Amino acid sequence: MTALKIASWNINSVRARIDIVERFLREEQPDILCLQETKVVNDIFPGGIFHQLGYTHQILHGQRMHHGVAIISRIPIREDAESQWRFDWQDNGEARHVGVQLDCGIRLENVYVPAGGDIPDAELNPKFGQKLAFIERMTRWAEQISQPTLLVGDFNIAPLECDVWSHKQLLNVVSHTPIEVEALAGLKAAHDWVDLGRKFVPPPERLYTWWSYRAQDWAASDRGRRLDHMWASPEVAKLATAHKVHEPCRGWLKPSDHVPLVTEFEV
DNA sequence: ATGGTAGCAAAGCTA
Repeated sequence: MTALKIASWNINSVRARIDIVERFLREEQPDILCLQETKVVNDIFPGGIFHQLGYTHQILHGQRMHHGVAIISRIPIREDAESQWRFDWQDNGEARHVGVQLDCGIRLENVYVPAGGDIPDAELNPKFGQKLAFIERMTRWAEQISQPTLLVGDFNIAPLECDVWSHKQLLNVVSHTPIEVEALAGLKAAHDWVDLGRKFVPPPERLYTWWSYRAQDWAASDRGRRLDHMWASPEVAKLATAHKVHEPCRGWLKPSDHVPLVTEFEV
């Protein structure tokens, strides 16, 4: 048995955030870091800094301006047939997924689900329909999974009442609407996924991973939501030994509005 | 009831 530590973080621009990513890697020492919203094309991804820190394996899927995902690792990670490992679940070319194979036999999938716009109505707001379609395509994919898998990333949905600061006030706010929660439940059932956040921090305990930039004092108002998740195949979930949400990162200089999730495994 | 902030990249889009 060897220890394996995997982190996931919506970084909201890896270039603007390079100092705090470096601090996080030095302090937390994950073996693998999955990033979402890197906001950079592959050519100018700041890979040299990560390489110096020992993260010599880097699988990038970036694009200009928005979105973008990456997996950086200090242990080997492998891509197989490239198209197989970069799903386009929105069918519009946006860079929102990258997946790799680990030597221990686990498949690691890093996803950035679209936010879905402001209006929770697919007729009035096409982005909301695209978000639901994305989850639907993920569900079809999940039904066919044949390997032990860890699915991590920014799902942009907070499913439980204790995943948001006010269930009542967010019922009609995109990220916590019943239609999104139902779609996410369908995805969860499609592979019998284990929600590692709630395995380690059971309801009704408060658990958030995101706080808006628009609050005057994010910590004082604490109007958070749990938008980021780590879901494991049942056999992978059994290997998990610890899990945490790094809330202090929200208070670091020039923070992301999301904080990192970290899970430790014995594989 | 509204607007509040942030990054990219060069005005508005996405979040």
